[in-house]
Amino acid sequence: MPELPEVESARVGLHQVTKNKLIHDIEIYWPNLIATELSVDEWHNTLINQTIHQVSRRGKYLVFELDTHVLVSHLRMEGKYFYYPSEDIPEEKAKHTHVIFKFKDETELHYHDVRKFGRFELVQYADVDQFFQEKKLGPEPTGEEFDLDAFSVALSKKSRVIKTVLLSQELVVGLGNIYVDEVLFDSGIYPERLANSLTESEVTTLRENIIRTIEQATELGGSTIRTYKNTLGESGRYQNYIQVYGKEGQPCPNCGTTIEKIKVHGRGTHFCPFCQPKEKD
DNA sequence: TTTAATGTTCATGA
DNA sequence: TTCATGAACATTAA
Repeated sequence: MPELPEVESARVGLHQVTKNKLIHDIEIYWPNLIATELSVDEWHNTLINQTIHQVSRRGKYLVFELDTHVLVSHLRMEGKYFYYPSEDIPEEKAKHTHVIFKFKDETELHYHDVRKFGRFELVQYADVDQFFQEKKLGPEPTGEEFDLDAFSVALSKKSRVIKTVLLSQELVVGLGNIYVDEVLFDSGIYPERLANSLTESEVTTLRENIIRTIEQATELGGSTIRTYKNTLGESGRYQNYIQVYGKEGQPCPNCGTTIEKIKVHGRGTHFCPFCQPKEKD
């Protein structure tokens, strides 16, 4: 379920439901999800008897703040969490539930991931900043943190196509394949334009559209496309506002031209050939 | 049977 | 160094 609005929606639910919970036990059914220098046993033993004080987020990474460490969870393509009160725990775990957190109050948090691409890491508090620096994460897509001049300068140094740059999380975090197509459409920018070819006014518009789109989608609980549901089993509502993603063959909402689909950076890419011209005149 | 899917990371070669 | 491409991870569904 993974772009920033969906991760943020998950975070809110997780925070509500796991705050102040003491981890009593963890069942791990697919150890490859645990990406750490620690052995899976050490990872497990470190977490036991720690309390979740807060669930925060950096980019698309969920951060469970424990006593001595933070548990970092990335959902990648299909990861999701389901919370069960003690009276409502399923008799048999779902087929794709790969990690179960059992809390002292007998409630449970199940990590579910059809493709098993998600990852858990464990970081000491002192190393958290360095951990995220190594991931090369850009600023959060908010008006306060996402600086226009810095964005503009960084783009001018990139000779890669703009969609690839935005997906890299290096200049700004949070965009994935859906929202990047939406934001480029809103900005009238062809996805294969080189980043350093954007004009000042295009960069300004692009930044504003990134901030606005992520904010609106977050307020609506993200988008439910394919399978996404948040921790409380709720669907997002932003999919009703999507303009080009998955709309190939349909008319552009602005001009009626047929939306096309191409491949960029190995990802399906949707755009309007009229509103997002390859060459500017 | 083949392909593509809301992501990240690594290897290879230009 | 930078960038493009492809692969890997793994499963499902069209």
